[in-house]
Amino acid sequence: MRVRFPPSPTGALHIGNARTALYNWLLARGQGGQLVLRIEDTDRERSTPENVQTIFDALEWLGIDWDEGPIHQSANAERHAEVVQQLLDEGKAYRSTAGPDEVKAFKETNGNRGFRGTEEGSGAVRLRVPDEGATVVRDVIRGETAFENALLDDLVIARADGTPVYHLAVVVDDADAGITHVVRGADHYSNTPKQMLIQEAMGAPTPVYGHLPLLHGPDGKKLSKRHGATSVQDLRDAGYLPEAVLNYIALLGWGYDEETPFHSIAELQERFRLERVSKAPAVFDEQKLRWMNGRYLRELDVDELTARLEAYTGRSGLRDAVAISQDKISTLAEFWPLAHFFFDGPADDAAARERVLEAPGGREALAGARAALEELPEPWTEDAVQTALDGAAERLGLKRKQVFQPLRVAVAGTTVSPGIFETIALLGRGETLTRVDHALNGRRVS
RNA sequence: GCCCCCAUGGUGUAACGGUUAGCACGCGAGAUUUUCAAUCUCGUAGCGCGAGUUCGACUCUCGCUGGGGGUACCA
Repeated sequence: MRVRFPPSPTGALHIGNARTALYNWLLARGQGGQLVLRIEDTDRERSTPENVQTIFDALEWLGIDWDEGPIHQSANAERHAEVVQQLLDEGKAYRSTAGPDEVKAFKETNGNRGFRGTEEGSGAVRLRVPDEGATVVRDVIRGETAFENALLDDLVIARADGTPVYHLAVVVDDADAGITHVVRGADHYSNTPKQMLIQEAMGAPTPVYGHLPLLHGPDGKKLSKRHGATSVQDLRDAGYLPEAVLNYIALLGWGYDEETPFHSIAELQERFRLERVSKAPAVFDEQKLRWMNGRYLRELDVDELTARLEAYTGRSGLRDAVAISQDKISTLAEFWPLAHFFFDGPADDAAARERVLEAPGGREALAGARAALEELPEPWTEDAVQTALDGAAERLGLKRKQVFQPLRVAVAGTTVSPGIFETIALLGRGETLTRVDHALNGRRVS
């Protein structure tokens, strides 16, 4: 089995392309096949080396590798021209100057039948399509569909300037690379009979086809920029973990059984079956990805998560803060907003201060907490802090929450933080008291 | 216009000629609780419509509707 994956270098790896890549990869890896990477880079505008590199980066981030390639479509121009010439010589193709207008006119006078031109000796090269019979596409996912040849146009396989069009190029490249399985987006489904006709003309075997359902946004329309994250790069920047993204994307159009949503990479490779891929378009749901990401993130050990967060934020020395924040975040992006106050000092949230600190009894509670903490003998541990703060609440005759929230706002500057005991323990006595004093004095000054 | 494909709750899916139509996300409620989360429990919501076929259709057939794709000297 030889499978190939054809990304277009558009500057980002679209989630739909990532899924196509993933399914091809799972197919090859799960069945001991070879994966060939082919780059559709005939569009000079988009196919810059940077854009190609972007594809590589995204695939690497996801952990998707390949055995051969990349084959650059544009690098095979000579071979493509050779095939075109051969088809011409064999009379299976002809040159015609007919353009869209002629094609349209032909259809109007011929009851919508496919365009048939005549040899003119110049112009674009068109493949002769039979008038009889049908080309039947056998698709692992969609079953069989017969396309009547009479309805298909004599398709252009090379432009007047001799450059090949995509349909010819892929077919030639795939045939030369010995590709046996073509798994791609359903947007190519209707083009398949055309490509099969080219294969037939050049005597190449027909590969096994599998057309994946397209990906839609929440509004049911094709997934696009306005839906938010649409590329693997977007997801990485948003703080998602590659293993979660991979797992989630695998589930977009494919399900293993009635319950299992979590699959390791090895399990995916073993369990994935092209035949089980859904025929209906799937909607990319970031909420579910987020949930899944949280599950993966919480299962990481602290050192690993710290390493990822330090890479993500570009900071170091995060481990202690990470340890007490892990349960509260679902993406890497959520860490810094939650824990920056450890490093930056209290956040500047005037509303929170007003609401908690200046509420009736707020300052008294904070003063009480301060006293308890100041008296706390060494060692300054989480348990010791808890004992001291519980004691303070009891002494003041207040609910624990009434004491903890003012303290939280004093040290963190906001009402949301990791657990208060962990937070105070990590901050240390000196820093804690400094921040508390600052909060208590702030009012008097103004 | 023509050709083709698709259709289970808001979302991703499972099952199938006979089940109370399952699981997960989301959402709601409760438990827990120092905030926010996390966690646990319970709940919410679905077979697009209409004809057939059949003892029996979500499941098979046809039509309709809706959605999508293709129809380039784009890829």
